[in-house]
Amino acid sequence: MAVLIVLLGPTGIGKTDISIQLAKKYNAPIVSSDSRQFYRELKIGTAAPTEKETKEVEHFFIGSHSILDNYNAGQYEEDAINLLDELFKKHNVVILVGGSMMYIDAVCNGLDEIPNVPTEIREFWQEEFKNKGLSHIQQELFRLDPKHYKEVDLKNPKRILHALEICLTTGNPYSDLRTGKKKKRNFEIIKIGLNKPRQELYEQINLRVDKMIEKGLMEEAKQYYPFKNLNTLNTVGYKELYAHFDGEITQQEAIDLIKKNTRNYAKRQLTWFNRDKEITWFHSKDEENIFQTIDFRLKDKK
RNA sequence: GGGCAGAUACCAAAGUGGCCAACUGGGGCUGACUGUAACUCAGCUGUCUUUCGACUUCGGAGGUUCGAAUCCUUCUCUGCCCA
Repeated sequence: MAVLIVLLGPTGIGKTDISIQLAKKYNAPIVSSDSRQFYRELKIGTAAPTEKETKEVEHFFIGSHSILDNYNAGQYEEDAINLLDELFKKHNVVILVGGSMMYIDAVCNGLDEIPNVPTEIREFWQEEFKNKGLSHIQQELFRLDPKHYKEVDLKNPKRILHALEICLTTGNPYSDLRTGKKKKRNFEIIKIGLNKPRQELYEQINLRVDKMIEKGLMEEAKQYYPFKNLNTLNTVGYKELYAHFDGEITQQEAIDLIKKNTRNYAKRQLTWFNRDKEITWFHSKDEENIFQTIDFRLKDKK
C-alpha cells in the first residue's frame, strides 16, 4: 500500500531534520512542499536542506525551479502527483515535508481546474486597481461574478484581482470553476504536525534568522537584487533586505523585521493547519513518539 | 546641594477639567484564505460580560471640584543643567 507521510508545521520547527531521519528509516524519498525551497537561488533564506542532506536522501522539489519561473500551486499539484505516481512504483512510503499550507492541500486534496492567467490580463486588472481603486474592482467583480462577490473577502485586493483575472481569462464567472471538491488520491496519507510552545518557537525563529545572516543571507539577497520585484522574491528574508538596500530601513531594522515576519508567518501556518483535523500533532522534540506513531499507522495500513 | 523637565496600558507615545477605558504606532493575540499563498486580508489587545453594560485605571498619598489622566500640595523615581 502506498503511503504518503506528510510532515508539516510552522517554519523553523525542525521539519527537515526529522524528515531525513524518517526517510532513512523507511528508505523513502522526500518531496518538498515548501513553496520557496523550490527556487535554487534561495538557499540560505529558506533554510533549504544542505547539499549533504540532499545527497544522503533523495529529495525532490528542492532547487527544482528558478526565481524567474512562473510557478504556482496548481502546477505544483500536477507535477507533484505525477512524481508521486512514479515514486510509488518503487517505494511504499514517500515523505512530503514543508510548511506551505496551500501546496500541501494541493497534494492531499487537490485544487480545482483553473487555467493559467495570461500576463496581459493580470497586468490589466492590476492597472485598473492601481488607477481606480478598490471599490472599482469590487464593482467589476459584482458585475462579472456576483456569486463570488458575496463570498470573497472584499477588502482583500489580491483575492478580488484573482477572481477577475479568471473571469476575463475564461469568459465565465470564477465561481463556476470553484467546486471545492476533494480529489481521491491513490495513496494513503498520514499527516504529522510538529509544534512547540509559542515562545520557544519564536526564540528559535529569532536565532535562526541571526544564523542566516551569519551564513551570508545579505550576500545571497544582494545577488538577486535586480529581480526584487519578482513575486518569488516577495519572500520573508529577502523583501526586508531589499527595503534596506533601497535605503528605507537600517540593516538592524531589516533583520528585526525578518524575525517578526517569520514569526507572523509561523502563526498563519498554525492557523491554517488548525483547521485540518486529520493532523496528528507532536512536540517537535518528541521524536520517539513520532516514530512510534508512524510505525504503528504504517502497519495498520498494510 | 540648587534649577528645570518628566513619570499614561506589554513598549513607544498623544491627551492637559466633562465628548477618556483613554488618539496613534509597534509588539502580541485570534482569525480568513482553492492558485503570484513565506502572498494578501480582517478583528481583538484594562477586568468581568455573548451583547447591552458594569467595574477598576493614567508613579504614590492627600486635596480642590458637581466632575480630575488633566488643577493644587507633598512624597518617590528618572533625565538634563548649575554647583
